Amino acid sequence: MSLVKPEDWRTQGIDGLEENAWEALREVSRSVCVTAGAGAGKTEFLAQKAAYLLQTGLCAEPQRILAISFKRDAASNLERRLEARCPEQARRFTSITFDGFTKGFIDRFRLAIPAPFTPPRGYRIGFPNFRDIGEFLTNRGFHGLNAGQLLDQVARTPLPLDNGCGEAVRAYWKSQFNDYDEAILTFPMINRLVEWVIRENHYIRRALRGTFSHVFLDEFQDTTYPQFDLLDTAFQGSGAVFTAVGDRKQCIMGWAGAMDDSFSEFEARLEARTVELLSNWRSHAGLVEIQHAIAQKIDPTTKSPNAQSELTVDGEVSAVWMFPNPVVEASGLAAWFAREIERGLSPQDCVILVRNRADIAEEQLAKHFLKREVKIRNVARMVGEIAVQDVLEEALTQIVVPLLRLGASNNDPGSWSAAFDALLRLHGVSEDDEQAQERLQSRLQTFVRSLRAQMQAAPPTEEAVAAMYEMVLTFLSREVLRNASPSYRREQDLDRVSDGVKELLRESVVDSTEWSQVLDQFEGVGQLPLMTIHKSKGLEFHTVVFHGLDDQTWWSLTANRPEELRAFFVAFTRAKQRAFFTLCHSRGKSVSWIEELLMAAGVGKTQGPNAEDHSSAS
DNA sequence: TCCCAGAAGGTTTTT
DNA sequence: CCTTCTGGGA
Repeated sequence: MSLVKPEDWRTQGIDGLEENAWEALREVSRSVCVTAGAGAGKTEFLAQKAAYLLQTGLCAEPQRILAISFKRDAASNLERRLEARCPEQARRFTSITFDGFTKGFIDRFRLAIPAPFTPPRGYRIGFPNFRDIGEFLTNRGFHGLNAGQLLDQVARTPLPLDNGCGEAVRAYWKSQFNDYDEAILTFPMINRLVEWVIRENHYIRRALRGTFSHVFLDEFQDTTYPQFDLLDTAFQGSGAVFTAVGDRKQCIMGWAGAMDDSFSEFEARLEARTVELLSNWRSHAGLVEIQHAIAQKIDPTTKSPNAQSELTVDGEVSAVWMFPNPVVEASGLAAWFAREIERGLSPQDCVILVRNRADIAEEQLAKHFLKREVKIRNVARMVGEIAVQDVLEEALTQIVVPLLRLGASNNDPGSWSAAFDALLRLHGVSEDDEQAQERLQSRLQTFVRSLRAQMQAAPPTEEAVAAMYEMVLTFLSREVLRNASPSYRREQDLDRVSDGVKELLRESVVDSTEWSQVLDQFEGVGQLPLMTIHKSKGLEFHTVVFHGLDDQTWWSLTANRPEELRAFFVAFTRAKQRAFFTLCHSRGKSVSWIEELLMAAGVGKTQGPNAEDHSSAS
């Protein structure tokens, strides 16, 4: 494979970068912290820098780039971009979530962890709830310590819990490991276990350092203390070059243990150079101006970004919509979306955002939207033990869906190549092994033929979809799936995902008369996503409607809670074209300081769209 | 034992 | 914002 000279390298798949981004991209001898506001193209920058390092050989074979994100969709988004920008080198790019990385580590090196901390093969992942921990503290007589403080101490105490460590922390670890076969580990615990192994086991540490010469961190303002320690132990002094991107104004994970000022900590520890990006590629100038007013409230020194995107809609781009009560609100919103969809807007490009309790909003809105034939997709809804949103990001889904699509249609070249590529990866067949490729191709042909026959013979029912799924799974082989993907290494992890896929497929049969409709339902084609602000972080939508900007629904949005204002900023900055906020008089009052901020930025407070009148408020 | 004032907690993620 | 808990005083 031929390498490109650094000075000849050009951006891949996009027109270009802003000047500062080039600076940060060409800095290869030392670590860089890239700070940039919403829509500055931080993820795209990482994809471009990865392509640059790989295609020029600055990151040379067999070394790899480790890209760590905090959210699953961010990790797969980055991976997809790299595959599109630089397919020939993408396999040297590992894009993974922090928790996925540490869990995979435990699953591989479990036995390298000394007793009594060796996780049993069947350990489970636990999500601590404060009530249980409060009970634990009372039962064990640990007074003067609440659940949050204990979890914080557990997260911050390195293994092996030596003399300086608090008794409560020791007792907590012991209780989590108490019934040895049933050990329940939380992610901070897993993080500590991994940090310990890397610190103590120089063989593993050397292997890790030898594998990754470059480390990328997406949204690094969300880094927690144990995560920071882990990166430090793993790479400090190894010569690995870090590229971290993030935005102080989008720190909304403090409650989950994110560091107070990860920015300065990283800058100092990595001796990094800081570069600031100044463009906004997401939103048009009108929205960017309002965003900047909010940004200045968060940080008065914020520089005004350059809007690079065009306004493409008529009418208002931002407003607070008032409704007398939740029913008028729900039917008004439903009617508004129905009209917009009729005019050509794709529901999938929009979002309804809430601060919390997406299930309650779903219950209030869904039936009114269904009357207008708009289906709301609550992406946080659980199917089995996995969220709808996560089902679609799974490697299993990405091979099952194209196979089922091939069964559902007679000619679908896109699905064919997706399925074939996934199969090649699954079986580890290399690009130049033509014989193996041909064998796989004919296996695929045979299978698709028989799947197609089965699907044509049976209309989509719950039983039929279960049978087709079973056929696909048998063709792929659980054994092969588990060997090919580190995250499916343990049977229970594959089962958890597989059960979720099966359940979502089963649900997707409702209202479908054709197999292709089942798959569209499954993937959310034509549905309007509903999610929390936290889930929306890192995503973008044509039109954003925030549901519930009142002092009851968002009770925590007060002037003395900066993290809530940042959450508001995150919500607002998801919008490419339009951002609306709803307010219900029967539900609560307007949050006055936010209202003043918006009014000063030129956002008006108007009567919300009406269920009947076609002319109002658009 | 009852009453009342003031404090504290709740929501949001991660395989 | 609203609900629940806590502690002091009668």
